[in-house]
Amino acid sequence: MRQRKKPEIRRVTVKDLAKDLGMSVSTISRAFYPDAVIAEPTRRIVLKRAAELGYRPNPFAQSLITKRTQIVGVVVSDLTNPFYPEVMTELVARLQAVGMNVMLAVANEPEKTDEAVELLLSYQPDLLVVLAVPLSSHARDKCEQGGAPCIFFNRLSADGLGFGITCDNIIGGRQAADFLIDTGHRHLLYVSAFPDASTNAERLSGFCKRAQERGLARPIILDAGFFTYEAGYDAGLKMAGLNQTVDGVFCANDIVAIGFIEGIQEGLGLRVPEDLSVVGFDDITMAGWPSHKLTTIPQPLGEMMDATVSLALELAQDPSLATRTRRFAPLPLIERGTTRSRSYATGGAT
Amino acid sequence: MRQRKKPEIRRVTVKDLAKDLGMSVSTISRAFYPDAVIAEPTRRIVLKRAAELGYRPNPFAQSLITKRTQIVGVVVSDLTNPFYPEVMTELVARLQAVGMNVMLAVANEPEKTDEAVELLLSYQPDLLVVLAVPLSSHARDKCEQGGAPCIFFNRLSADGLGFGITCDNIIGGRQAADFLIDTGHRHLLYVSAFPDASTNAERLSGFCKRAQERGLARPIILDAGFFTYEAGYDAGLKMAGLNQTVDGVFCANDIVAIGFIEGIQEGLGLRVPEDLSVVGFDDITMAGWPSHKLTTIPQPLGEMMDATVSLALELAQDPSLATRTRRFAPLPLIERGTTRSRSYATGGAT
DNA sequence: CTGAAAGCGCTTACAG
DNA sequence: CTGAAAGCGCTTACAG
Repeated sequence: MRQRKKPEIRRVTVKDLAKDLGMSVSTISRAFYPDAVIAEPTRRIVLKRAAELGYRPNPFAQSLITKRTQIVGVVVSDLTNPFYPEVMTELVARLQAVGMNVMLAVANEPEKTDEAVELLLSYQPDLLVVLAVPLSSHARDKCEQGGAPCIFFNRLSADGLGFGITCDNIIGGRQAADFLIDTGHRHLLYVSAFPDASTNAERLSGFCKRAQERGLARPIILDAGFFTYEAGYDAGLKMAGLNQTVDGVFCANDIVAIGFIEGIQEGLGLRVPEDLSVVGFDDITMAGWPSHKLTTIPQPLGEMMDATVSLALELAQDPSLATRTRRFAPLPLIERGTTRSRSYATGGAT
Repeated sequence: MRQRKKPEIRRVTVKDLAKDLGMSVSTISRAFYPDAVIAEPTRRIVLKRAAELGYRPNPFAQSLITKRTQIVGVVVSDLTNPFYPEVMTELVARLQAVGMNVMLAVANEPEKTDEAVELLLSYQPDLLVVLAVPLSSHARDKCEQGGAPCIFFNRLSADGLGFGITCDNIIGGRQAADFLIDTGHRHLLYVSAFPDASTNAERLSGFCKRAQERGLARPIILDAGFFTYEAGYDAGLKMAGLNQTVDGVFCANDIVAIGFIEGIQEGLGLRVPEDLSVVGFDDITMAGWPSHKLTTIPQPLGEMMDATVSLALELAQDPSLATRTRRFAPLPLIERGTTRSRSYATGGAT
């Protein structure tokens, strides 16, 4: 039977290092702060010996005094939409790279969000990043009170407060409309996801407005209700009940589009793109797989993450920053296999 | 311009509560420890007032003394394999439910693993859960030294040390072989992923051994190298160079299987299951989608997570627990659309 | 530029 | 059962 050693691990502390070096603890401490007043040679000696002894300042003791924790709380709901794992890993990696640590809270069920936030808040994160969760305004208040500003990523908070980093989804919706119309589609439909999400609302309105601007009827709206494969699939099935021609579909996002396509294929025997074209949004990895070949509009994720990280850094310095939201234009549509040009007799179709 | 209030947020502390209640800080503190010696009525009063004032013990100050942090560090690599987001959300949710907090470290590149672990360790997590990352033995040692036992989830550490929670992949490999053989397949192939992963090695060996036990030739092994869609896809392409008949394929996991199938379909024009059957492993959500209809062997995730959480709880109590690894039998194979029965002339095939 | 001292918000022997 | 005191590992005015 394998036995682990007694875990009597004594971490090296400032005191140990001070004694070892014959200096005061104050000096040791200062060596770790670039702005502190300390002789350069002294600092070098301390840092060198610290590395040798494996000393690292205890972050708990530090934050007890500094009131800064270097912790960013990340709140996510279920990661069913592949967009989020992709974003999360990348975002966390970047945050780590600038020395911030991520405390994760999963709000599986909407009612648990408040609880998850509460838990996070007890660790006094310098800030919160909210991913794919509609935060109740109650929870928002708690954060403010807890001194932790919230950054909403890829979604604006319902009340428009807080910091927001998002893609310009209105432009996105317009792009989708323009592409479909340019390629000859005349009977448009929007598959709507979570109605309260700003992403959904904006894509919808951009799409519909643009279609009308260009002389088409207002697109039909089919309600999927959520940003999931299943919701898209069921929406596809609901196409059967529609008594109107549709030749071009824009879905709230990729995973909905993928579900939608499979729904109409399996349930209704429709073919994509032969019978109708479908455009998604996000450009998740699997959109490019041969099994999906989804035409879609990519989010400018690189820019969005850069903005998030630098905002995080700013906020860690100065939590009293005035709230602001930044929008980035989506990237140009990528044409794959779920769309194709159509032509109607002159005069348009009916 | 919206202006946020000066963030002069003073959290309620023991002292405040003590003064408010006319008690000593010791008493306040004790109220929060079920085992502490304190009069029940006193405790109730304290807890009630604490709730009213929104007091929560500061976890940093607490762990400075108790040396317990209630933090579990979770190390993941990229979450490209959809299996992991699914596991992670669920696991984190369960950990939260028992009062543990998750600090996340992403080790995007293998070389960054040590760094990620180091970062995590500075927060003195009670334990680490390692997901999908081959931890260097150096990093393992660091954890031991840091007093943080490691639980390897769905993977054993290379040296067999540490705590392990995994599916019995040898049995899994045998199940795959039995199914394929029972349905008439005679020319088997295994698509191998990351060679150093215990999951891969065990599935391979169970599969091959069982095939041989039942009188077949040793399955061919095709090297995909990684647990990714792309690796599977490329492996599929490599089938072109194979000068041997293959009728039944077992892939290291679902995402490899999905990539493999698309590779042979797109690149070689082979049809599944008409030309050959493919079996995966994990039963990720998309395996059930109409686009994939993947026959696969599900992992007993519920059991595995239960075991992880209860082990975590034990370890939080007593970090000196003797190391152990638990294996759970996979669930029965789910037959979907990527496999079908074959029959050969009596006497077997060549 | 460096050190001694106070204090961050807690817990826990130690008395009573 | 309760309180006063020491101390966890740090940082930061304050002197010098």
